[in-house]
Amino acid sequence: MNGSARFGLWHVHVHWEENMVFRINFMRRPVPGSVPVEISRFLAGISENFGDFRSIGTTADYPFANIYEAVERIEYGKTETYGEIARVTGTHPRLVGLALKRNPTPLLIPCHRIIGKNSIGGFTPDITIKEDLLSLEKRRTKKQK
DNA sequence: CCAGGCTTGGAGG
DNA sequence: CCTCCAAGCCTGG
Repeated sequence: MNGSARFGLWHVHVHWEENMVFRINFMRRPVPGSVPVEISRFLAGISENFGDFRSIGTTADYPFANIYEAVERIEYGKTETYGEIARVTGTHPRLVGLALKRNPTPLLIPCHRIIGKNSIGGFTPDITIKEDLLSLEKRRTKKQK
């Protein structure tokens, strides 16, 4: 299945089958079709998780699966550094950056929660998406308590 | 094969 | 405060 949902100036393209999500991309234009309600609710700041949906990125043989698993464990509204992810996965911060750039499913694998020690770090295709996702989570987390 | 990537910590000025 | 650099390792060219 394919579809897209609006997120600010961007359109989140989702490609999935059953409960397995193969690809999530941020594009400037929409495509026909919608996305799973779990994803649109997350983008709207209504929910904090994706129910039974799984990312292809954390299947055993996928490149960087161990890094993606570590990233997946970061809680909603929290952040971690590239260095810390490198430490727990026994690799190098720079390799973490490489893995995140190749993240097949942003959101499900919350690479936006990884920031640099001295800067926000990067985000492909546009850093403003990362900023918007982080402020969305911060806003909702604050509202919770 | 080889350069370069969403980094980091340390050395040196 | 600043710049410079090595370490780490996977992948596209």
